[in-house]
Amino acid sequence: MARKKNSSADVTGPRIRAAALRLFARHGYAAVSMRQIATDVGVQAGTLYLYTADKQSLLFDLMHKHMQDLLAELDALPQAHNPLDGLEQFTRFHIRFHRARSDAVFISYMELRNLEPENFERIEAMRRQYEAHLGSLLARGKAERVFDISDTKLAAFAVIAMLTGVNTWFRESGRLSLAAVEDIYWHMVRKAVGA
Amino acid sequence: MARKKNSSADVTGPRIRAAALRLFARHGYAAVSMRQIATDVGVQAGTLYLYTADKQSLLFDLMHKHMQDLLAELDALPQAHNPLDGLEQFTRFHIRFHRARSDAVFISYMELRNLEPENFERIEAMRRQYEAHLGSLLARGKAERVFDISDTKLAAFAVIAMLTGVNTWFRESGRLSLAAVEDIYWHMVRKAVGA
DNA sequence: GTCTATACTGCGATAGAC
DNA sequence: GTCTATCGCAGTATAGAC
Repeated sequence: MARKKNSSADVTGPRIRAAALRLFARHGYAAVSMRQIATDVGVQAGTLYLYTADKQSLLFDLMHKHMQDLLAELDALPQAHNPLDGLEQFTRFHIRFHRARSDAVFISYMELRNLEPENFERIEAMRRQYEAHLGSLLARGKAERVFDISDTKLAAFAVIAMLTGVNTWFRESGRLSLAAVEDIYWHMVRKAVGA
Repeated sequence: MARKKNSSADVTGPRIRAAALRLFARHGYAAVSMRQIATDVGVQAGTLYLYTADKQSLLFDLMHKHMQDLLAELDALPQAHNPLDGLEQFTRFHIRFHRARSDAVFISYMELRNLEPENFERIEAMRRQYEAHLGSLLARGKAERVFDISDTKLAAFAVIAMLTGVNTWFRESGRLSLAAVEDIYWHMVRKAVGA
């Protein structure tokens, strides 16, 4: 008989990470206890330690996977034919990606200070890599005189901060669709870099 | 004899708030214990409760004073003659004010979720007031056709997010002075709103 | 006004039964 | 693979001496 397989072993790990992600985002890493995570998943506290070395590893793994996904999806974008198309693609990608993973984004920005130094450095390096991608895009456009930018690094910071800010106010039920928001922000970004 | 007055009673309260501000900003509200704050000030833990009802009040008082100062200094700015001047004034004010109080800014953005609902609502109302000030400035410029903005609210969010972002990377010892950063950001803001 | 001492609760993590 | 039970410690807050 095809008795339903007890596959809890295969899914408990992901369920733990999903619960931790949501709880860390909602209440903050320091405010969430291992017991709360366990209760949310439906196991006892001790069981968590079969899937993670300790609480710190749980946080680091969530942030590391988020940054890996971000860089992988950025790399997977089709090659743009010119800096202006590339910037539009980046703008829309950033808004969509960050919106779809608001919990992970929130954690990755807010809980940096709760990472041990070595873990912090690894995450920061990945973030710098993301910023550098936009930076080189802007530099190329500046060299080709399609962008009017005085400082490439600052322009990259400004664009990223502006786009990430969408997550602080956007609601699915709000006045504007995400597609409409993308359009409006793209026009602001485009003008900001003088294109 | 003019023996030095033991004025500890007058300064202990402010010293507690200063220590809490720095520690909350550095490690997060949930991660900081009352014992740590007391140690930092140089008193015993019990003494803190002579100056604050509880830990939550300490956090709320810090955030509330920050927002009060922000709105008061915004109100104290000289009247601008036109929307463009007003926007430049706002841009430079926002960067300077936020830079000078990076700890309070950090707390006021990051620890909102640790406020009890009633306290949260009071702080949020003050933030909306600040955003509304910029919003009406942008709306005036749009009506006078000196700004090219498709959505006033989104433009206000975008400008504030962009400017607040300076705090995440600016260092006194860095490549650029704060005055230079102000100039660069003002040019980006100006272009972004189509002025 | 500050101290010492402590009540009470909850924490992260581990040991060993099943 | 998950449970129960527990260790050792730290948390907020309070009581009462000085």
